[in-house]
Amino acid sequence: MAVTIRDVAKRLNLSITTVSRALDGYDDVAEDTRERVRNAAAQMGYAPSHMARQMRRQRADTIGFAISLPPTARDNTNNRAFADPFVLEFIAGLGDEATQCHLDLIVSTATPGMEEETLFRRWVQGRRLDGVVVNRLRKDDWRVAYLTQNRVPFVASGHLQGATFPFIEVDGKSGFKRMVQYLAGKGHARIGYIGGPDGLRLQDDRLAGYRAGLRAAGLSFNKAFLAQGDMTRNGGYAAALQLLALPQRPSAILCVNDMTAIGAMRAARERGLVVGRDIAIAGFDGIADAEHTEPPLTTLNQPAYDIARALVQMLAQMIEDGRRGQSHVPKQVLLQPELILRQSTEGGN
Amino acid sequence: MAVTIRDVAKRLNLSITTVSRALDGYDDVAEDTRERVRNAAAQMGYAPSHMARQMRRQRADTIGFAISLPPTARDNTNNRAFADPFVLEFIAGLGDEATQCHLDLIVSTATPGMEEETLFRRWVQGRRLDGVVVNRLRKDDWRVAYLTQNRVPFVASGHLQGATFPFIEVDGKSGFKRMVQYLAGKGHARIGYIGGPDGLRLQDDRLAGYRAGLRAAGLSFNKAFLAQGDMTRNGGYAAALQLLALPQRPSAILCVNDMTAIGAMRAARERGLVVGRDIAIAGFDGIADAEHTEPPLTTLNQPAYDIARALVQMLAQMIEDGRRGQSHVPKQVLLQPELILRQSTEGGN
DNA sequence: CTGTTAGCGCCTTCAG
DNA sequence: CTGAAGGCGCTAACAG
Repeated sequence: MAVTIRDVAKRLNLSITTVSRALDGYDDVAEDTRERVRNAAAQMGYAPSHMARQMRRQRADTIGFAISLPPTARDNTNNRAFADPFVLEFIAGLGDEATQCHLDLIVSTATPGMEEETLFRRWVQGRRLDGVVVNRLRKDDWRVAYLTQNRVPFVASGHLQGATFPFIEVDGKSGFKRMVQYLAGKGHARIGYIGGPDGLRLQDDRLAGYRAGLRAAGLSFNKAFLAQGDMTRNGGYAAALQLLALPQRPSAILCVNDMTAIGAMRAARERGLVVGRDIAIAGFDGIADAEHTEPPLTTLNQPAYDIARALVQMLAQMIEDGRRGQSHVPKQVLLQPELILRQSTEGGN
Repeated sequence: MAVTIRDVAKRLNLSITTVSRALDGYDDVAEDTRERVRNAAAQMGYAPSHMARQMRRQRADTIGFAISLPPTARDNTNNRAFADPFVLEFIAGLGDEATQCHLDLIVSTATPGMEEETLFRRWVQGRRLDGVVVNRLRKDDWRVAYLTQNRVPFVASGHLQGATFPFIEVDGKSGFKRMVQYLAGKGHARIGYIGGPDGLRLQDDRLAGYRAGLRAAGLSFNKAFLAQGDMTRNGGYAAALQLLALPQRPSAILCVNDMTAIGAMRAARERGLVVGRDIAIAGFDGIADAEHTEPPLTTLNQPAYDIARALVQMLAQMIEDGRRGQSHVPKQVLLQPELILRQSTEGGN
């Protein structure tokens, strides 16, 4: 058995209360008592039990991240959500800021055979969590409904119509509109689009941006130039092959995210096309890998790491307000993605 | 306040004991009582508090993963350990298997300003953890000493001389030896090596494999062909530039891992070399990205995901044995990495 | 300045 | 088959 506060108290002939307060830095403890306690604790290797403390304080000091996984994005052997560097960078941001706020981060990994939802419910109901970060919102997202109903504080990366919760959204519509206009300006008239799964909010958003861009450039929308991936490399690859097989293939392809674009580049290469000369390809996210592809990928950058950190701060504030019974004013932020031009969109018109 | 077992008991005029047992499936409860309890619980949205249960049972049902970070691999703004897909895949495996074993996984992210070690100690001392998975062992690893001393069960990815703990090791030495022999067989006489940070066990191992390979192929070891990276893309890039600037540059470069190799490929391209024709480059890990580089990367594959799952199982067993006071026989596994030949090592002799 | 008291929510003897 | 009692390790009122 590990050493408890009682052991320390006994050793010093003090009450456990005094030990507790000495260690927690209360000022109603004699300085030399505090010293003795500190020394004894250090020497005996005592550290307060996190569980007991949480229990007493009725807080978990833990937040959760519920990744949304499109079903096709996972196979039986591996959890592919983790394979997206964008998500990864996001998680790194969450973890870093959580640590700084003295919170733990639990990441939901829905394993094969265990529903994401089951797991999530268990967390919430078991009060393992003080709050949740949600990403990739779906159009009608059960997570939002569930969390709202159970009064669990949460913040979102992305937003929904009429959202009353805090969120940070990167403006995919405006981003892709600008991207299309840029490509049109370079002389592209046949611009294709590879999207993501249907239920996703961001899919609607980015697709709308694509169409708005076409309109703004005076280009007509061609349904045949639309393909659907699943936001993974392989999905992008398959979708691109489809577009490239058209009798009149697009001269430029926009992809819903960078992973899709990387898959699409591969498809183009296999068809004997040189990306950035015979065809233009662009993505969205600004993952580090996009710099290292051959050729480097044009993309819309969103600061995943910083967004994640900001979200955790917002969540921490929300939790704090909730504890004090204060009402929380949700902070809602809309960011513009930064257009990063690289060689993948050099030629191809 | 969330609904507790007392609320349920009160509602049904039962004791909390009975409710507890009914829900936990004990057989000394009348069937219809059980039914009533179940219904009430479901209706009231009761789920046992995880914290309280843990407290009572004196177990955290949580395992930790302590990533080892070479100092140069992190900068002030971002946690780069997460940027390595190999680590990622490993984490995915840990998470999946942990969930399956009804364990939570906490991943140590040492934030800027907070020492990895501090964090780690807090976990262990606060008994947040029932066990730990350790990776990238250092030659004289304080984590191993610390965990052993505190009697915290742990398993390692990789091993140390005379290890008494369970581990799974991928044989880097034999792997790189085979790789060098393969390259020598293709006519390469000037083979360079980009390693990782010095303190790492795997660095010794893989470097030894490189040297053994040279010996076996009758090639002499040339210190100038050795460069040091930090297992990141940027580290590989810088180290490769150095090797390529030599008056007699190597015709082939082995890299301690795939990320390093990807950086090296970039350096080669920038120097006007076509990888797979003017120069051969190979890595180690078998990350998914290695398939998608241009050209695809030759590498030694290690099944990160499966290793991680197996490690969690071993750890769970170890924890279980410990609870029962049984002695645990450490399982120690040595795997051979699989040589995957791709176009990055096609020519260049 | 220090100690006593009273739980946080649950599970597990031990008695009925 | 069910209930009462005790306590996991800690902290926060409230008394001295």
